[in-house]
Amino acid sequence: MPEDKNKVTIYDVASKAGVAISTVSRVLNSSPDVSDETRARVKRAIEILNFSPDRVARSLAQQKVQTIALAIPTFTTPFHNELLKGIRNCIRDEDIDLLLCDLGSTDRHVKLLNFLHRGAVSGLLLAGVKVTDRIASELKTMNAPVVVIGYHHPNFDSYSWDDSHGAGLAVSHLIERGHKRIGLIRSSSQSNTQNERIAGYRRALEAAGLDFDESIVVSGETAKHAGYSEESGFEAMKRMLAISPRVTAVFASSDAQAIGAWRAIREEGLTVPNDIALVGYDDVKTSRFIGLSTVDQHMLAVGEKAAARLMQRVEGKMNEPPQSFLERPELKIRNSSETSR
Amino acid sequence: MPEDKNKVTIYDVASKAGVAISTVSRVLNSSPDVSDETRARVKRAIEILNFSPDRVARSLAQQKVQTIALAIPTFTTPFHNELLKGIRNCIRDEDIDLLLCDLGSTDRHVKLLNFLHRGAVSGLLLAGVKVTDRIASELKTMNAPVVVIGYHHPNFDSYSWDDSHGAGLAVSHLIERGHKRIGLIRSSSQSNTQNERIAGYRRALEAAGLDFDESIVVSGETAKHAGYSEESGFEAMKRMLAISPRVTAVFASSDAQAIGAWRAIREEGLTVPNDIALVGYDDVKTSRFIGLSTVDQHMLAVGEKAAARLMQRVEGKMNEPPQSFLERPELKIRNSSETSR
DNA sequence: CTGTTAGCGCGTTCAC
DNA sequence: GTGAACGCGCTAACAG
Repeated sequence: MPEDKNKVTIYDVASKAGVAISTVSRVLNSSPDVSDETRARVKRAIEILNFSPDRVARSLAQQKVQTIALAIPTFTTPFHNELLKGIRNCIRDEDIDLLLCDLGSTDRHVKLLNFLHRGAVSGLLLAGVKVTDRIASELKTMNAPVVVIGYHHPNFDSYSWDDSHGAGLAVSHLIERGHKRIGLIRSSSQSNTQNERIAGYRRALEAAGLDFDESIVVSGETAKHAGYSEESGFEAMKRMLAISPRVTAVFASSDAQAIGAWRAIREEGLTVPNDIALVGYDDVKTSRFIGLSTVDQHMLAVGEKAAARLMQRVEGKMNEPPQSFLERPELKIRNSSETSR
Repeated sequence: MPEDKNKVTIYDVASKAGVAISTVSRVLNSSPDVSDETRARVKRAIEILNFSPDRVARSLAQQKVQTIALAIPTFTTPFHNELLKGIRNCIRDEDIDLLLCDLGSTDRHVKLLNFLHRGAVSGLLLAGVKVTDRIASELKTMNAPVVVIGYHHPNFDSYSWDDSHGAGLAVSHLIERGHKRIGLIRSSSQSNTQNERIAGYRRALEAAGLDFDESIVVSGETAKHAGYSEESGFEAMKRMLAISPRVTAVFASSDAQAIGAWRAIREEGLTVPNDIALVGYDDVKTSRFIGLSTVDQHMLAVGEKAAARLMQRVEGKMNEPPQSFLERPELKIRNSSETSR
């Protein structure tokens, strides 16, 4: 193990500057109660010795750490990446570190609980995890502010998005373009998110006087990523085409699904968007290549806002009751002609 | 600020269990020198009080933290994402946290130095940053193990990749497919990486008896990302086509550049890969959509290896002198007919 | 096996 | 304005 030899402490600085450690501490924390001359001397000593306060010791003494954490099931999708970027933007100029807690796709509750138990952060951003009662209570005992992302909970600040609205946008767009039979690729599992999207889809159809046809609401078998995966999208699209070749447009519930669907469509000798228009959820980097309109969730903005709010809480500059913010996705139309019928 | 009231400490546990704090500490650290009966009593007390040791205090006492950091200019590209995934894989089951230090695209040295100065990690993965003497010396004084990724330095373990070899693979592949005039899109700035790639490109050409024609080695003007950006690729490709319309294949130095080049090619009414075959560096998610072979650097594997080595160092299980590992990129051919002439 | 005690490096009263 | 002493929560010898 790396043995810390001759580590320079405030004592060294103090003796070098000919003052007491408390004085050093004062200049460290830029207290006004130090004469300019003394301050200068201390600063020079610090400079010379190349001293910098031990973060751990400081944290212990102050009883607070300069670290916030992001706990998230996975950070490898463009989706979560944007979130990260937003958070980074928010803390980039503060003297704050970001701890990444990868919850993993399995036993995420266990991992989260472990992480919380270690408790070495002054604030937590919890993204993509449903806040169960169990978690909520554990979150409270850790007595540090928490901002939840992607889910709702009355006890915490939260930023989530209106999936129903997003799905509605996508479907309405397709309807406006003249499509009558619009399929939906869903996740294989039940979830609030998924239910909301289906609700939005259904509402948009019905508002336009179109039938809601359950036979073209399909999901893939592949369980990976709860059915939001590319494979799943591929399977779902294949199935949909087999069931109902008359589908002219499809709304996919995730970027990955959309990509999978695109592959399936191509494999059948059809093209996107000429034969089948496709709209995907989430911001898809590849969308421009495959002629895909997307429902964009502005995760970067969400990350920024959530982190900003957390910082406020951490700094005690905010004591409002917990609040829920519902972000509205927007439709990003690559090329309107591309989705026209 | 979140005031820690009635925080439960080992003292509470000790008195509750009727033992001394050292005994509690022992069971906390699973020392064998505790009778089963006492251990059980203590554990129960811990359970009841829902106690968990303060990480900060523990770190102070042990003089070591359970945290490693990844310092990186940006973590928002698929490239760095893979790296992150690899690191995550390595530490996921350890009781170790990962601190993310975003160096930003500007003044990254300052940021890194600041971060190091805060010094609250037991190990550092430094990726995508050239290790200058200044940094090297700062790195040493922080007396924690460091593994450098993407660059070389005699004083540190490092994982980098053979860019010359990678470029050679790409170009040789194109040559084998019958291409005679193969352009290169380079970065606008000089760098080891870039020089290596040009060297590999040149060597492959010359080995095949083809001329090295400097007029089709171009870069964009756009300075963003040192010229590795999409815009830059776009500009470079436009320029190349203007200069030498006879180019039938192009090797781009980054994924972004390749995408930009693809756009430029399309805009000229040409297609990839029919009119112009394209090979890009880095694993490109979009490659399959735009018919692009890629030189793949296996960043996931690099991340895993680097993190594993760092952990070994941190745990003191490894005292070998610093070693440099040179990874060999591989060519990922999407469809060999696609790049044929 | 268990309890006592001295730090870890710094912040923070208090007297001076 | 400055300095000595104590405390943060825990670990690590050293006694017993």
